[in-house]
Amino acid sequence: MTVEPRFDELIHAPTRLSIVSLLTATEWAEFKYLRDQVGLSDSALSKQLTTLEEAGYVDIRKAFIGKRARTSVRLSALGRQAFAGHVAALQEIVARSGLAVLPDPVQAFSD
Amino acid sequence: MTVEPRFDELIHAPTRLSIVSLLTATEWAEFKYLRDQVGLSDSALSKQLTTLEEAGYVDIRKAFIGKRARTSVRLSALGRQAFAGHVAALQEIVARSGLAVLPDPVQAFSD
DNA sequence: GAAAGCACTTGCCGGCCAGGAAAGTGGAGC
DNA sequence: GCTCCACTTTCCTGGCCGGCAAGTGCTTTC
Repeated sequence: MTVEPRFDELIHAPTRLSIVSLLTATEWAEFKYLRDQVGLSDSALSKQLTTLEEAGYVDIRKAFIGKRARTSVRLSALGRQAFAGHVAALQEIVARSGLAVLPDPVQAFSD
Repeated sequence: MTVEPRFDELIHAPTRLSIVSLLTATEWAEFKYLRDQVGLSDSALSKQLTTLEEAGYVDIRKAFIGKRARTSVRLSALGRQAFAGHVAALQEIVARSGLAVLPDPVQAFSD
């Protein structure tokens, strides 16, 4: 499966980039966990999640653990696709620059 | 030479990312050329270049071609380093996500 | 040699977005 | 009924970004 490169402004923004990349690594992630990982206030995270949800990039689940409400989030298929597309776009940019995108890059720089 | 990953907000912003990545591929680039490539107005580009220069990421040369002033820009050593560091930071983010950064990624996704 | 042109630069906006504080909401617990 | 919890929404502020328009310095043209 090939991912078509597509630079995604929504994902590119630093905070959302970190949220999304966190979500790629997990299944359902809890609100508080995310909040602490990205270092946002409740309100700020809530708004970012709403934005991502409106874009269809995340699924939000409100479950009751015991009797306490817990909100969890995961990337939707669309969200994963968008992230992969964005990464591909970044790779193109980097490739154009001549900087290798490999674990151990061969430096092409000299001055 | 290993590049230490360092997420660089200044470089991350989409317009500057495209400016910087263009510059990685060239030596001296001309003002008009950059302006057309990134699709900015003179003033917007001028301001971005000033920002990059103040950060020490670019060198700006005002030369006279014949008798006409021409401004050219190139990445400074610091700029290249910052770009490489930023790319490394992005790689870390991507690596954490389980998405391979290789030309033909092995998909780790399933639902 | 005054006026116009070129190649930017600077000043002055308006618009957008992001984040925090605080107030609001809805169920649980007492 | 009041409070707590777990968010959500509202309100506000501050920052950045881009375009337009005016300015600058030098050159060319009439």
